[in-house]
Amino acid sequence: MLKPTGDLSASGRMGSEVVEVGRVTLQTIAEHVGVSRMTVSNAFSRPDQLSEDLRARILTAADDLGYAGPDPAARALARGRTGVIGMVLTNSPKDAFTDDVAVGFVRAVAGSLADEGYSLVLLHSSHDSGVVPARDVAMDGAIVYSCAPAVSAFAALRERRLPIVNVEGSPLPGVPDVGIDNASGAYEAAKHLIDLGHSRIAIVVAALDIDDVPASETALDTGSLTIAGRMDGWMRALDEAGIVPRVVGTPALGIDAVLRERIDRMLDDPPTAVLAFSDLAALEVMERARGRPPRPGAALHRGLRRQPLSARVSPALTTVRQDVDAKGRAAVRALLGVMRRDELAPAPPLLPTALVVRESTSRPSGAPG
Amino acid sequence: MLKPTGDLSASGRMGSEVVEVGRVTLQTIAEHVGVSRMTVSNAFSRPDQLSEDLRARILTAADDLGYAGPDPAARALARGRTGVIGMVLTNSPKDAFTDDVAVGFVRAVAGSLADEGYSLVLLHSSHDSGVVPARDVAMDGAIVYSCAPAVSAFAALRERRLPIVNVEGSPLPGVPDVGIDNASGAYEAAKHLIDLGHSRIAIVVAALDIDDVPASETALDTGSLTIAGRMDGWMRALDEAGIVPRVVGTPALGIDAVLRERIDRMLDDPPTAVLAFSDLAALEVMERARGRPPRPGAALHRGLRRQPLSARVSPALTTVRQDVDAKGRAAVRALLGVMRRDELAPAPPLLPTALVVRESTSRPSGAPG
DNA sequence: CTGAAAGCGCTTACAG
DNA sequence: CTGAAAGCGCTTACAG
Repeated sequence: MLKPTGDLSASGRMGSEVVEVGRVTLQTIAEHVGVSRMTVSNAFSRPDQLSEDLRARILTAADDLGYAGPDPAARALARGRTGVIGMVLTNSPKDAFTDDVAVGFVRAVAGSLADEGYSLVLLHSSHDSGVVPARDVAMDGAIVYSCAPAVSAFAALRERRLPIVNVEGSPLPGVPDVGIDNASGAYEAAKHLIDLGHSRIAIVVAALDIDDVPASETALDTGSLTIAGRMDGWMRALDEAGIVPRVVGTPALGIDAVLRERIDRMLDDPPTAVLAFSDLAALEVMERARGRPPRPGAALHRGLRRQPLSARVSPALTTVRQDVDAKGRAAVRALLGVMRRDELAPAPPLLPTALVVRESTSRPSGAPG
Repeated sequence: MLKPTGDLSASGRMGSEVVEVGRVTLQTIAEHVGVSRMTVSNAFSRPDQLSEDLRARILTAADDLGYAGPDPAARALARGRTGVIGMVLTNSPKDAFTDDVAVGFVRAVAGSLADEGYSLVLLHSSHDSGVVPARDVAMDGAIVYSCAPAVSAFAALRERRLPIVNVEGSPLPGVPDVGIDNASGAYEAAKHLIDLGHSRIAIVVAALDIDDVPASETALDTGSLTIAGRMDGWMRALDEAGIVPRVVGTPALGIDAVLRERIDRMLDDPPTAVLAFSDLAALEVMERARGRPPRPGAALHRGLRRQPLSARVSPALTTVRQDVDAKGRAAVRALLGVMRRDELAPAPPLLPTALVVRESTSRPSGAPG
């Protein structure tokens, strides 16, 4: 009394589909070679479970039948893992891909993930299409980059109980954080200016709605952990030196018209040095400090893409450098940690920064450095 | 006589796992609410198939039980679609992410895909890990960007019979091509130089091992369709004008030491104008033509990331511009076409280019433009 | 508007 | 070294 279990599906399909042979599956090959389905499975997934010879025969048959290997979707369901890791980028990938640091991070993560056999899927925020990738895409874990805790993708990810790590974001209970040490980098930068002899210092930030207010009156009410960290570092150094900086900021997350206008007004009574929240912001200030509005024409350039912006401009910018590659690696390592032992991996330490002193900073004399 | 089909798995799991409640699935919710599994499925996937009221009750129960929605992996298997599209980048994503055009393309594709409800997964080439994403990642189709036909990912994708489109690659039977019209862009550029009065013209290419040979002696034996197309355009215009250019090239796919050396030697007897295969190559020539080796120091800059490289340098580069966003959109549209009707969608026409004349080209007199 | 049946294609223990 | 059993969690027609 033969149980027809195995044959049913195959013959059923053959019967209903007249012309096409139907999809080739493990079963098809098994029948062809005269072994069971799981032996074929083993031939592909656990070579040590069968003889060299049998495996060779199976693989040959598979090749002849045009079988490309076990179906990834079926395998994912059976194994409970997909080999795919998701990444949520600030807003959508579209925005993030215009930011050098973000692109560098994606690149580093993709590389580290590849080393571990994982692929990276980009998760856009929910859309008109009705699809919410954080909820609907099959994956084994996710990296959330520079997102506010309120971002909806976060909720979806957590509800699925997927392993996640939070990169350059606000701390969240139960989620490992990866990021650079903004505070100490900022501290160093401020210290550098102070050591040069500056005392009339201005701070330019984003994510903070402030129009040229002395820092002492400033409530650090920013939603950006990154900027909060930098503010902390700057203020600590300035406090130690007894300096009260002026602060200019915009509620936006980056440089916008509001910030430009406030910078311009601030420059009417220029400080001798400026601490800015990004290289782009520093450049903006420098351009506005000399012949504003910035002249589009003249541009001399070299260094191309490999060089960071700060090094390509003139005067070259003193800046706080971060190791984006290391950040990508740290994020992947942290995520893999969470994925492997189900318990919480110890949060990796904040990544160090390095102050890179270039031409833009000098002893106080005339223009802001 | 009740068939225990449905209950089996649930109670079995409950029995074996003492502490945890086991995973919450459609079944769990179905039992909780007192309906069948497929009604719960309908509540999530086909809201019109059941009453508002029942649906609300189901969704509430799901929420209470911490159910995040149907498992994507299981859904993918049952539905036969994943919602994920793969992208194979030149070499690995790591390399491609240092190329502005490639990054712009990825960005555009991710955006277009998101509009259609798809997510983008980056497919690295096979690796030590043994994982071959093109073979092992569950997806509904793939975009192959700037790859030689021999790239192994291609074979894997085709063996799986996945819908694919080929972007900026060599034509492959049965695969739609998307790309810019390199030949006509190049033709325009050469025509521009000729119209300016140049006749001593040099061509600088990659993917072609040539050391300062007159074009008439040149066998266009390049593996790069892009470069072949440009050569075609240039040569057509030059032929028409009866001009025989000198050609300098390297077997590498980009600028390397070989090319630099050949450029240097070529410049010992400088042409009055140069046609280069990329903006970077054009810059390289300009730098080498004046005070070579290039001086690292001086750099004045503006325009930041939004501006293409060609516009940021001085003298600003005359260049053939392409619409990377349009290319991304075209690739997605073509792929979706293949995915929807199984038959081959008509290959979209080559995307137009535009000659952007800037400072670097002028009438012949001294240095190469 | 609701559900019983069949199936998606594979893998993981577990016997032999 | 090979295979029978059970299952991964969902969905698609199809009846009622």
